[in-house]
Amino acid sequence: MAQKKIKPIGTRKAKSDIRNKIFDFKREQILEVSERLFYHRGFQATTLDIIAEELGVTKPFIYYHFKNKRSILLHLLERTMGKYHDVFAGVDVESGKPEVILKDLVQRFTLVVIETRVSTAMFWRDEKDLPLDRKEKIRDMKRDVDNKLTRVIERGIDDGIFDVKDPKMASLCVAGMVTWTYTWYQADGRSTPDEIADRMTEYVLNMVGIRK
Amino acid sequence: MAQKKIKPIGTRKAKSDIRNKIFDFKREQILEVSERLFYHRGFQATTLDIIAEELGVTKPFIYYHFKNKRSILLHLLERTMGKYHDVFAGVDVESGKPEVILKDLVQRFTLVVIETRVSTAMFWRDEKDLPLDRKEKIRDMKRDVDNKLTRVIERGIDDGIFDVKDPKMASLCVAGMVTWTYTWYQADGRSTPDEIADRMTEYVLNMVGIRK
DNA sequence: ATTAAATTATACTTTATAGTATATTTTTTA
DNA sequence: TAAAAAATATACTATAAAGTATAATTTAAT
Repeated sequence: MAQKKIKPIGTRKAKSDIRNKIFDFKREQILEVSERLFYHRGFQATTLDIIAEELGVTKPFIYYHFKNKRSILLHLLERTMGKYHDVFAGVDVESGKPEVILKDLVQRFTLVVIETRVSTAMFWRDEKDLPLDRKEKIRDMKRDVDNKLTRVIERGIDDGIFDVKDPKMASLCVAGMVTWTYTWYQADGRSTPDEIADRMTEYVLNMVGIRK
Repeated sequence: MAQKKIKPIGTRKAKSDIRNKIFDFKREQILEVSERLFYHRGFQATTLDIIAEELGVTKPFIYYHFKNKRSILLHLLERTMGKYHDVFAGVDVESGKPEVILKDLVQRFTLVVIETRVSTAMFWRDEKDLPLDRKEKIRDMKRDVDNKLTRVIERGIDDGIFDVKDPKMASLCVAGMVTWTYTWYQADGRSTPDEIADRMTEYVLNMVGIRK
C-alpha cells in the first residue's frame, strides 16, 4: 500500500471558522512553548517529550499539528524573517536625506531585534539545523540588511554629511552592535526598547562621523 | 569492586620527554579536529564517531585521551578564555589617557576575537552545553570586559575627552560590534586583522564622540 | 629476549529520543 | 441519536550515538 494517511497539516479546508481558530491557536501554543524551550536549551537538546510535557499533552498531539520537530523551528524562523522583511522592505535607501534614512533603519532594526530577540538568538545558534535553502534565505536577508546600511552610508559620504572610512565594514559594525542587543536586552532593565533604539541611533550617527 | 581503572588523562608522570610530547600532540590533534567540527556542525550534532573518523582513529582512542565529549569542549573554551584573560588582564583602565586605553582595549579585543573566532562562536552557541560553573566563568569574563570598557569611557567623559551618553550601554555596543567580527571575518578577505582592528578603533572613538 | 605497561581497536551495551501504528475519545454531521 | 470524522492518547519501533569491556598490538623496561 503506497497510500499514506494525509494529515491536516498546514492549509486546511475552510469548514467552521471557530474550529480553524482553535486549530491555529493550538499550533500557536506549540510554537510559543517550543520557542521558549529552543531558546533556553537549544534546538537539539529540546526533545519533543519535553515540549509535550510543557504543554500538558502527548507527543502525537504535536505530530498532528506539525510534520516534525524541524518544521516547528522552520515556522518560528520563517515568521521572524517575515518581521525583519516587513521592517526593511519599506525603507528606500536611494532617496531622502541619508542621516534620516540611517536613523530610521537603525531605529527599526533595533526594535525588531528586541522584539524578536528569542528567535533572533536562534538565527545565530540553530541556523545549522535548517535545510540548506532556508539557510540561504537567512543569509540573503542578512546581506540585504548590510547592503542597505552600506548604501545609505555611502550616500552620506558622497553628500559630505558622513565622514567614515570603509562603509562596508562600518555597516557590519552597525549590524553587529544592533544585533548584539539580543544578548543583553532585559525586559525588566532600566531602559525601554524605544530608549535603547534612540541611543543606538545616536551612537551610530556618531560612528559614521555625522557633521553636526 | 569499587576500584576503577585510572586512565592517564590530564596530568601524567614525567617519564620520557618525547612520549609526553607525543601524548600532548595527540590531544592537540583531537582538540583541533573537534574545534573545527563543533564549529561547523555544532556541539550536539558532532558525534565522537565523526571526530574519530576525521582523525583516522576509533572512538576509544579519543576516550583514552579525554574523559568524555563534554571535556573536549571544556578544554577548547578554557583555552580561549585564557587568551581573553591574557589580553585584558594586562590593561589598567584606571590610569593613563582614556582615549589611549580605549584604543588599546578595542585593538586587543578585536585581534583576540579574530584569532579565536571559531571558539568565540562556540561561546555564544554551545555555552548551554557547559556545566554551570563554567557558564558562570564565561559570564564573569564577559562582565569583566564590559566593566573595563565602561570604566574607561566614564573616565573619558569625566576628563571631557569623550562625549557620549550612557557609558554602560555604549560599552555593550562596543563589545557587540567587536565580537560580531567573528561572524563576518574572512581569512581570505580584503582586510588583515590589523587593518580591521585599526578601523574598529576609529569607529569606536567616533562613537564615544572623541574631541578631535 | 621476555615481561610489563601503555596504547589502540573490535565489538558490544545502554540510553535517549524522533517518529509511528493503533486504539480511544471527542466532536461534528446527517 | 447514530454514523462519520477529527482529535488525542497509549504503547510501541527504530535508530543514532555516548560510552565501555575486553582483546590485540605496540612500546618501553629489565
